[in-house]
Amino acid sequence: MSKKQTYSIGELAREFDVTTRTIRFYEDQGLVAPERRGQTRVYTPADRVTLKLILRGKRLGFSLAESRELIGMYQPQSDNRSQLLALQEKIHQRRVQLDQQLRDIQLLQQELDNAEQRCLESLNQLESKENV
Amino acid sequence: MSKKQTYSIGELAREFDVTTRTIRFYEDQGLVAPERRGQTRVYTPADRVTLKLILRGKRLGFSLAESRELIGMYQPQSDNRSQLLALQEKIHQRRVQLDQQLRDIQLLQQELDNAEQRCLESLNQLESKENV
DNA sequence: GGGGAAGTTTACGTTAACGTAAAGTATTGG
DNA sequence: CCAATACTTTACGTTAACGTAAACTTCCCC
Repeated sequence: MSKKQTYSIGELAREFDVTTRTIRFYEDQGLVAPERRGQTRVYTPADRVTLKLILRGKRLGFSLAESRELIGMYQPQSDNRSQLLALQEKIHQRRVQLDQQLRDIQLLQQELDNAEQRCLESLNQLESKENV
Repeated sequence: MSKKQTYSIGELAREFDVTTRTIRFYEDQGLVAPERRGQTRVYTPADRVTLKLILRGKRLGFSLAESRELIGMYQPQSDNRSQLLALQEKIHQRRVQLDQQLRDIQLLQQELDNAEQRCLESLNQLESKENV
């Protein structure tokens, strides 16, 4: 009864709207490491999650190196004190950056509101002139 | 009494922590168009704001082309109806994307919280073992 | 058994966003 | 006067993140 859910490269490519080339490139970069059935790559749900994280990173403007680092943060895997402290610091730095991004987004949203407002006003002015 | 505040390329580079090469590159791409005093570029406060917007865009992962488009949105400059409607649509699309980014950030923040928590637990375990 | 459809490897090509170096001009302080 | 500092143009180099093409295998279907 073990759920042996797996995915082909094509399935994942379709689901995430990327090319298979892209997924293979991520493998080249050591971001995913699918098993093989013969030659063919076989992806596990864990691989799928990893892809999801990478693509979320992309939406936030992260490089693959940054995404790799972030993914690494989720599995501490370390009983080394200094490494844990370094990890803690990295987490802190990421949070600082995310906070900045959040502020940037809020400002931009505000500006879009204003731009839309001016846009609507221009449209209204056009309409009123047309109706003379 | 007119405030003739201007900036040199070096000043702006220092303020925004980029190289002068970068600023000249943005000019090449038509993002800023400083005046000249002889050969030398002279930047106005408006140019400075433009630079600020570009760099904020970079923090959000925007390409220069996207930032240019965004900056263009702030000056409607158009009495053309179809252009205004197109602008409205662009604004809408940006908002959709920003909403997605905002959700991505919130998820990531949550995950960083968890990662930090596990990090602290690992550190605590190390400490307790040391104190035997 | 021929031909799609989906998978594979290898490898060269491409774009964005600058970096970096060379060679020249203009101003300013000791 | 000359040397440092800040500016300029021109131009080739670099990195990330894939795109694209070629040539091959495997499987399935009618």
